[in-house]
Amino acid sequence: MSHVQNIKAASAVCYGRHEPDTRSPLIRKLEAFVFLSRQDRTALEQLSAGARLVEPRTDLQRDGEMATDAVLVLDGFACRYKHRVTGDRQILAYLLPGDLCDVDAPHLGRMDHAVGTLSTCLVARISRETLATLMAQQPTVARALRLAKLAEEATAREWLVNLGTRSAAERMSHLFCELLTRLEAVGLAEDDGCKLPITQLDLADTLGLSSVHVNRTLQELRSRGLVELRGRSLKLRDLPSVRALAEFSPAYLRPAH
Amino acid sequence: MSHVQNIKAASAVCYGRHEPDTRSPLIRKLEAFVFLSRQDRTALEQLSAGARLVEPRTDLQRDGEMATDAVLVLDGFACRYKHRVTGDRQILAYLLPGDLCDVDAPHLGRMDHAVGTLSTCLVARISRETLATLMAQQPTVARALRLAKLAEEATAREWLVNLGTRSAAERMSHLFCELLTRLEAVGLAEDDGCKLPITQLDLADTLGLSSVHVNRTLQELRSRGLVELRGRSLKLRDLPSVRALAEFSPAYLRPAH
DNA sequence: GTGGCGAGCTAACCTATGTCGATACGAGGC
DNA sequence: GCCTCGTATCGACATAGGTTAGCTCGCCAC
Repeated sequence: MSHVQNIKAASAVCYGRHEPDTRSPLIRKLEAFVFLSRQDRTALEQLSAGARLVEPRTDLQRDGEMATDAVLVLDGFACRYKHRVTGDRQILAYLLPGDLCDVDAPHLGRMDHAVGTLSTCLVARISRETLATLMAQQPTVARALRLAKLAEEATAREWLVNLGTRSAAERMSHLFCELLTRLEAVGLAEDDGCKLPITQLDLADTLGLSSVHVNRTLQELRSRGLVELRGRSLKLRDLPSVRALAEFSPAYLRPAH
Repeated sequence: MSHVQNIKAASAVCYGRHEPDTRSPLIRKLEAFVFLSRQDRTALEQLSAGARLVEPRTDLQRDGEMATDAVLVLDGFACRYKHRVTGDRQILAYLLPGDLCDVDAPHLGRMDHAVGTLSTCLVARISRETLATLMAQQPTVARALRLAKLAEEATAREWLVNLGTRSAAERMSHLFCELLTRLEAVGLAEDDGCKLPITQLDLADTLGLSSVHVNRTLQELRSRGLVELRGRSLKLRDLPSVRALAEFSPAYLRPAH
């Protein structure tokens, strides 16, 4: 089965067949922040038009180039990242289905980091004109996007705490809790588990660890009965314990609540 | 000499006596981004009214509370930080003279981190009404503040790279380069040196290291002839080498340039 | 089928950094 | 001038995590 088919199957599961909720992930996400009118939703639906499948490990915005338009992820995992001249990579943020990134690209000059896919992704590019019109005509949507941005900033702060103060197992648990919570919000998680279409090397570059140590830590969490990661699917076997280990509290993902 | 007198003396040195440039640090900072009209500058000057001296290690905004107004630092070092339940502290960002923080406090609900002084600081609190009026009446200032915010976000990304991928010596060098560059922009650095009114423990909590290791690293940098930190003043003895070690490039501090 | 390749996994060894405990030093309070 | 307390500093030791080098397995191309 090809990547493309994989993705289509996954989407089918998420958006329609088993799930009565047919809202797009972007709308689901924003409706966690604000109440959207029918027009708001219609306007948002239109952003998905022209979405395209993108191969894994493909840049969506290159470091150092002008940011032209915003990127909307509809399926798959993407990330912001930076490369050091040594070749090291640090992942700065995950872009999950429903995430609309670089809303204020227009202000921006050159990108100070890159954006790229981790897995195969379904993404739509939104021109700055489209975005400007949307923000002007649907103030509620504009407000929701601002709140989403605040959540992104709060997440960056959590990551700083993660990298600066937590042990490997704690860091990893925290990341898993965060991803699970965010995916739940867009209907892509159930039963304390979700798809995690990324490699251990990606995890390493997220957590500031070596891939060997990511592996070790994963085994440790598994043997403690906390977390299982097999194939590309993640399951938190003992959510309360994982949360406690990570000192995870989801409040930062819901600003102004 | 008391703290208060120390600060007053420092301010005198910076703003007037030896320096022909009498602009406030906020105006200096923003003028690096945009051209300010006379009215813009007058409006900004008024923000400093009612500034007060605050003791070191005093919270300006507490974690978990509603953010009421914005905080403008006129002198001294403050920071954003978070405490873990273990007691560990992670410093998330430095607030230097000229920094106006939480411009969009109004959107915010509860703070997800705290803001506090590191040294004695001269700070002004700006109510959200004052801020709203300013942003509405001086669009150029509003634009400059948005750019400053972008720089803050870019800085957070750099810090993630720092904590995630760099060694102790590299991290510390990077931080020093950043602080020097930012202080230069507001006229508080000269000759590759500046005041650094913080303890090694503060540095440790910034860099995700133990204070013992901060000390060791400092010695190493000193013995290599790169950096000297004595008393509360920092000197980069060999700026090119320090920059190279840190892979520091100041571009991220000047978005849209 | 075979070969190649990326990802996961393991083991052995190494080192950067943390921890603990003691000492030294400098500034402010009395 | 002495005491105290927060810092800075130092040495000895412990350990989390890095590095290197394999080996395996599943998937895809040919």
